[in-house]
Amino acid sequence: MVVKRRLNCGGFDFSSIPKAPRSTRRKVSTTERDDDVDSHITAFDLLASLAGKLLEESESSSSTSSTYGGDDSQEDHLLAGKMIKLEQVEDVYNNNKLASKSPSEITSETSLRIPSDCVLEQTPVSDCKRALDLKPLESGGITEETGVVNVGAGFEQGEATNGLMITDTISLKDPSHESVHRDGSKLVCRDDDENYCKYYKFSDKSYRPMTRVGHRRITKKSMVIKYGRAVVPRSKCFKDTRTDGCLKALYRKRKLCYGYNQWKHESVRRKRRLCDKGWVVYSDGGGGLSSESVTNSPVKGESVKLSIKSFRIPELFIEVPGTATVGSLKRTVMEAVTALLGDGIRIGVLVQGKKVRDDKSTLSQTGLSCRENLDNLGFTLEPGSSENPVISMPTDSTNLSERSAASSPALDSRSPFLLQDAHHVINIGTCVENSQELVPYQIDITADERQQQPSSDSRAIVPVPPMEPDALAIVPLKEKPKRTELSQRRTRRPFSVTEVESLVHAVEELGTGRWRDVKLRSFGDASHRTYVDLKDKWKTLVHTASISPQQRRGEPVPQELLDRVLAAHRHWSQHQVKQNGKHQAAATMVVESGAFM
DNA sequence: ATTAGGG
DNA sequence: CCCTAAT
Repeated sequence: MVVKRRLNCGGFDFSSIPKAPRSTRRKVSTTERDDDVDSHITAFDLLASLAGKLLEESESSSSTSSTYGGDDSQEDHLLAGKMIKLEQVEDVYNNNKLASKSPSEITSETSLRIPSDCVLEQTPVSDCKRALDLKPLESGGITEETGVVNVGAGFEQGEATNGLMITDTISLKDPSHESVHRDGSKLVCRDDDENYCKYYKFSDKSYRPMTRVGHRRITKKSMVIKYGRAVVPRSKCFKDTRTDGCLKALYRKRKLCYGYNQWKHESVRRKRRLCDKGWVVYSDGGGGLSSESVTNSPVKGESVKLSIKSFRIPELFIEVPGTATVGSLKRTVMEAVTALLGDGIRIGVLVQGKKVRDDKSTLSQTGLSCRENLDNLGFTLEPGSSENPVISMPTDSTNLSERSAASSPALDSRSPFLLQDAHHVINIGTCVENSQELVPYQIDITADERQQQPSSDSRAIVPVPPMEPDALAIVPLKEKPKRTELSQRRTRRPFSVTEVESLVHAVEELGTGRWRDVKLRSFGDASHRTYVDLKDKWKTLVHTASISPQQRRGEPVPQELLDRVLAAHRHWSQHQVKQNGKHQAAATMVVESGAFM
């Protein structure tokens, strides 16, 4: 019936509509895109794996809800460089079983803070020693302050949501002098240098279940993973990249706080493990390097050597239904990060916190000729593709064991990228069905813009204090208020000639003021073309027909169609005028519309 | 929910 | 395509 109607009303074959993959907001060439994607694959795997593990753990934890023992043996899974916060809140309104439980059973909330400047890095087993030598944990290299683990369990106020969130935060430089204040929803840390940061506690505002994401719907058991970012890299630490058990530890811990000693012990234990696994996660910030992303080697003469080690993942916001599989979640995260990076990025160079725009100036001229100054060198990752990609990212995971590669692929240690600036929001509803429709959203904020407005962000996860002189490659988090996680721009789906023909035909008959009817007539139930879309398309068609063929872009529309567009446009415009003039529109319409019959 | 128009 | 205002 529907098909028949469609055929009768325009003859458009909807099955022929190509389903292009969701594109991102910015344009980028295919070649650039592919390269980037490939080069970052391992990073994505890591993140995806992490998310998968978290989900896994959260689910198992949910089933055994209220048992949170203090098993130290379970503590050894911490996520380096991140503030981890887990929320597992069942929707008591929709789950009778849980509703009968006490609040504390229903909800658990865990907050774990660890040095945020840690970076995820892939390191061959043989490199473990080197990595470990960077800063012995036992010597106090760990920022014990940020090593504090806060575990709270209680009934969250407000809506109950089953959420899971990971957020990395600012790190502090000298842990031994830091103090932590837990003040309701935020934690304020301050060191002797009055450098401070605040940790906002997300648990206080549990995530509300999303009621709508496009035409997708989030169920009561939606999972939320929020991945923020570190801002002030400083300290050094080592952590196991393995995430299995990370949540386990979190959920089984009921203590409100872990002290430094415990943290240190865990770190030590973890350090060993990472060697076994061949993976290491650490930051290189505390070793006299002001930029976490840059490691410089002694400069000989004019040459400047540096390697960028850290790989910072910008914030990701992902929502998937609780019924989603771990695999789908992984895929989702993968796509999110892939889209993030694959969309093209630019590298910005910061010297002493200031962006260097002149690509032609030499490093010496920029003041990067000596080692000390290299400390002030930083890189930023900016939206948009680079005309001349400066760096190629080696992808080498051949030395990974299969298990490692499958469970927790790590980043290539030579990964020269530092993701800082890009802010991406991804929403996934029913991810299985719509996984191909993921649309990453990137806020087009340049590093410069952020620097101009360092800390004005109402939605900032981590309010950023004034930048330190040596806090390089650091850009305050800034978000635009609009376009939250609830909405993603739809994939651009260029109208085919067939569609245009169908549209023109319908408009010829119905006019330009009845887009709903036009839609129904020309596109039937095709959900991807709304009447607004058709209205917009008509607008562009009129414009296209009005300009010279040389100025037109995209798939050429036959001139014959464009002529019809203009004719119909003139006609219905005139018709509208007559209507406004309160003339006998009906009679006129019949007469004039005959031209189209 | 639609329509109209700017972004 | 998105967003809004006005219906």
